Amino acid sequence: MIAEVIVDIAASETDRIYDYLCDDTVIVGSRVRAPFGGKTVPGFVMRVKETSDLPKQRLKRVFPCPDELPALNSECLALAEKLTARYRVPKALALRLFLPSEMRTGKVRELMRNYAELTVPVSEMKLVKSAKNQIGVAEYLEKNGKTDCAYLNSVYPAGVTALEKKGYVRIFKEQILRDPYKTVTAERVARTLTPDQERAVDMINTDNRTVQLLHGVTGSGKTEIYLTLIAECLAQGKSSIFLVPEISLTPQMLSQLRARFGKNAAILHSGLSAGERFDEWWRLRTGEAKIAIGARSAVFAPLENLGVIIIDEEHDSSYSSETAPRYNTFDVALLRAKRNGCKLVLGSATPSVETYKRAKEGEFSLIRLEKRINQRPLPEIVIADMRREVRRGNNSAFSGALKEEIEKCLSAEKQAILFLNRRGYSQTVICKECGYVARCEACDVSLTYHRDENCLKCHYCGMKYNMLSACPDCGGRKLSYAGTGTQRIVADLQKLYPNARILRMDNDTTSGKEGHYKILKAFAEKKADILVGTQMIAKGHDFPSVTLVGILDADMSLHFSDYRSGERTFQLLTQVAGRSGRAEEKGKVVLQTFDPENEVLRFATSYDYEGFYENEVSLRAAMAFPPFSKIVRVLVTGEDDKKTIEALREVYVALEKLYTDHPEKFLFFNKMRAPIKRIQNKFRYQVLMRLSDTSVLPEIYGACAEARTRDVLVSVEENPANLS
DNA sequence: CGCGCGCTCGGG
DNA sequence: CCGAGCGCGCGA
Repeated sequence: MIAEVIVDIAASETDRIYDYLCDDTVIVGSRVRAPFGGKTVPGFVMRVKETSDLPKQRLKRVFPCPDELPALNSECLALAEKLTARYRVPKALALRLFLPSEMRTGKVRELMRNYAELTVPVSEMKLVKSAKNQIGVAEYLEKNGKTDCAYLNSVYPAGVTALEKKGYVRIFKEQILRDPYKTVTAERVARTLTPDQERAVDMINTDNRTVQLLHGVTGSGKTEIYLTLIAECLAQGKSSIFLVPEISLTPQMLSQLRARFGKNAAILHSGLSAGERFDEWWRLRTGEAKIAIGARSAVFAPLENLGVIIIDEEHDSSYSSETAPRYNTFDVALLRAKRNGCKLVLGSATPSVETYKRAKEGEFSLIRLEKRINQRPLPEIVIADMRREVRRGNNSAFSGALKEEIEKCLSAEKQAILFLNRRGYSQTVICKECGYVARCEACDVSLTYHRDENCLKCHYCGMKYNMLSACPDCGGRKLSYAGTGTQRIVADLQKLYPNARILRMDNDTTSGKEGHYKILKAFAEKKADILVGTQMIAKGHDFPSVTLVGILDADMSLHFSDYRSGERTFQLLTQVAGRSGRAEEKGKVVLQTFDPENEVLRFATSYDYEGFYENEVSLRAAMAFPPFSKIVRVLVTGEDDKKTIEALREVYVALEKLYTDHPEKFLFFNKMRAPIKRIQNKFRYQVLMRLSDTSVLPEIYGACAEARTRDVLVSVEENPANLS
């Protein structure tokens, strides 16, 4: 027999079918090891056939991998095919998405454990009375059946081996599955659905459209709807995929799922150890677990017979992949949903403009949950006009209104969260004499001062530099710190409130596997009064005694030169505001801005999503921005400036031809340096396009695949989340 | 005249 | 991607 094999090498040059000899037991989708160019590489069997076009003596033989099941089922193969066509990536790269990385590297294997069981009843054993451990083991085994040797040895040292020597017990190896979160225990709370929730479940089940958008304010009980849908699928023997933006930030979601579905739920995310991830994946592949929970990569979970796919916080930017293949989670989920004939449920309190538009136009079903489950009002948001503060001579980061609220909060022994989306102490260090700004040597950005480590850090490549004592240009000693970061907020707060206990949560304080969790846990246990943090505190944590949220600089994301800055600001503010007043106490939000008349901020303060959407969508229509067009960026990066420009030229020529051939499909077309000209020593250039008609996309991907070389990367981004 | 590195090519 | 094969540049 002949196997058509894709070798697992991520290069376009080797991205084709190679024929190998194989025996007739080889299955399509299974992994093999293939002799290739002097060494043996992993590969995947795409098809098997009787004959090859090549003479037999030129064929080599593959070694099958002894997996119980082929690693890839037919749906994976079909999906990989579509992804390679859509994103023009090598097949090997697309296939890799479906496997845990542990399976490819082969470093992790099944975990085997020694078990013991009796071969002879205790009554027939001849044991001396003093052999307490042997008797203990024998009695334990008779009572409990096969048992882990490690346990027996810990209680009755050496008992098992002695019994084995006598032939009374048999020791054998068996695979055990590692169980992440076995320590996570939560009482299963029997909850009945509210009428609104029941109606939503009903609508999802009866509507015949594939995509269902669940638009519900914070606390309207979307999670319970998801869990009900998953439970219904499970009852019908169907499987489910449940996607969340950042699973490491939502341990309480995991415990809920574990409590409700036990071993039927498998968790896939980067926080697991390699072995755990492998085992969780394997439980899904064998069908032992039927529910996959995880971040975007879990959309590739090896499940068959899907009953529902859920994407929670649909608007979250983490659903677009940052590395090749830059797939969009929604697109992949939709392909799978259609193939399995199941529903794709999107949930959000602040849906993306694109999704909401499609729902309003009837392409997706739109289900609204307007009431909060506990009937509690959303926290009141008050705007603090920072221009007035400056006029009054207050140049600190805190408005009078915010200080007043913090004091109230502290004296009432409640908790406060202050949000500032910038880490470090100060954004930049500037010489007051000559205007010199400290910059990274490898990137074209200014360095951020970190006071706790007394160093300058580059937030793009992570490089650390010693703090300057004088200006390297003019020798001046007057250095000023411009642009406040979280570290400075903590320092200033501590000065204002010497007795307050303050915690900081940002990229610098959350190192390690459980970094996030530790800080959140400390705060939840009221070991601090104020939590200062970046973006990452905005996600769905539940702190009942938080009654105040301060948004220190609401303008920061607003004035980004990006068509989505309004949308992102609205989403962020709504999310942050939702952290306040989760329990009985009414919450308050102070939003500080230099632009209090701004429409986006106005809509956010009144929780008016509909108003925000109408305003935003008419702006986008007027400007012909997405969803009324598609922005495509071709990014060309390389360490060698000359070679990078050469590749840019090549791709530009090809794209320009496309543009002159179909000018009506382009709203904008130009090449330029990227806003950040260099990151990690790589020069960056781009071709920016705005398309009114996406039929030229395949050609764009094609041109980029052509222009790619050994040392120049050419990537395509569709509606990129950031344009740095 | 020798090998050292840089580019090109092929791998079943 | 990675190694083999080969071409041209410098050093005793």
